[in-house]
Amino acid sequence: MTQKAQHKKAQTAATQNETKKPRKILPKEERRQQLIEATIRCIARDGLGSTTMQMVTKEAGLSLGIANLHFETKDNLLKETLRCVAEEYHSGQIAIMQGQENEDLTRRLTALLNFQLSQGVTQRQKMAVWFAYYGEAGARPVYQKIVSAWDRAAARQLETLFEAIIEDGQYANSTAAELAMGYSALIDGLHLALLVTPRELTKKQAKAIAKDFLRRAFPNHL
Amino acid sequence: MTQKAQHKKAQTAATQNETKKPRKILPKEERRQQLIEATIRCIARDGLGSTTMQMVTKEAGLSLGIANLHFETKDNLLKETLRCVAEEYHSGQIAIMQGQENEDLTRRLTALLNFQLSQGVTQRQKMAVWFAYYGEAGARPVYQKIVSAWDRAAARQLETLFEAIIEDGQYANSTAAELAMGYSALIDGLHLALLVTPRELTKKQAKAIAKDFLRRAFPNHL
DNA sequence: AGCCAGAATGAATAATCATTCATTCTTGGA
DNA sequence: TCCAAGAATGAATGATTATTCATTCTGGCT
Repeated sequence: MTQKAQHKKAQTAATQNETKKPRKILPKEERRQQLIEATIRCIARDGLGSTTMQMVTKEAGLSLGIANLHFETKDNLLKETLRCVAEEYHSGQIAIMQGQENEDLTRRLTALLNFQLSQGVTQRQKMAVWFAYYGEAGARPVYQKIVSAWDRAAARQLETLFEAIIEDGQYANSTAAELAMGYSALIDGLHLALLVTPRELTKKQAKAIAKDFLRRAFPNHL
Repeated sequence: MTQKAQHKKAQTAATQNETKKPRKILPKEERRQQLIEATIRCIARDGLGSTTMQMVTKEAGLSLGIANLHFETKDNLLKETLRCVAEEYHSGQIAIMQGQENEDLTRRLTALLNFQLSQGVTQRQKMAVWFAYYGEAGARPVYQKIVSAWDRAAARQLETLFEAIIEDGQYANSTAAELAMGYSALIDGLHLALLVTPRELTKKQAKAIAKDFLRRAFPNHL
């Protein structure tokens, strides 16, 4: 009872009947991705504010120290998680808009819309992370910087696409810049509604609403 | 130097040349409002996640214990702050939509738009609080509950208004429900853009974009 | 088989924060 | 003028958390 050598053995035996842990060693990049995905789940479930290192590492099925090993600090892990989600969304958009496939303007437009409201983009986890960071963006310039580079690029591409459509269809009501801002804002707002009040809006309805916007703007193309 | 009795006096004297504090006593309601406003400023400046009681009470120029005296817990203070901002926005909308003034549908519509993008609503502080809570809404049902009651009421009013306009103008393209959802999403998205990328969008442009949306939907009314 | 570079662990540390409450101060009314 | 009710204070408390690092373990290499 008072002998120290036996103490450790006793503890080990006690925990063994609960769970065993065959420690695995993996390449750095794999662990990083694993931790980022755990972080996304934690943020979606518990919010950015109350996500702790303990929760993230437990969610990943790893030990507490692992996050600091691969990301140095919690702040870094959060930044990288945002970067991961932002890149996925924005690079997907850009790929559609400047890809060689879909030469047809209408086809390109609908491909963009379908991507922006696709299952992959509109799953709760992703949108929750997205808006969690937006909520802190005002106070954390780092977050803004991560998103803004991609964001500006996508906005410019969209404006270019709209310009081409306007010229092609001889639409004269609004500028490409205004329409692009409006469309982007509409998509963001629909994402927010899908996240916060999913009962009031299905993904199918969201698509119909966005398509409606485009049809009114470019009636000859849709 | 090592005498303890003098230690406290020395500290007191040291702080006195900084600032003096004539303690004031005010009615409960006034203090509550004061604390809520300080909370709004803190959330806008530092984010919801890193807003502490110390920051809020210092921002209000009061002592640490005061918040627990008037709000019991930090959670309560945050809930009341959200309720305050949400009520201001939603009750403003509802007042316009069901008010006796502005019998004219077009006038009512533009009044709503002007309110939703007014200086009061679109000031950084308010929008920052708004989206900070949205960011946590997925994880905190309490926040959703606070907003959703008001939100549903406003959505229903808007739908009713749109129905009247559709009937009045014999528009047959879309349903009132879809248009209302789309318009609401657009306004939310514009608020987000004004908050996150104010360089890319002025309030005047935002108004023009929203008006454009309505003009396309209800051409005979605008 | 045996070794060791470095991946993984988690108890310990130090810092921060919400909350408490004994004490001080204010003010309206006697 | 003086007092008591209760508003306000802020040092102390206890809980939580990010981060560290001594130690353990793994798997590829000789």
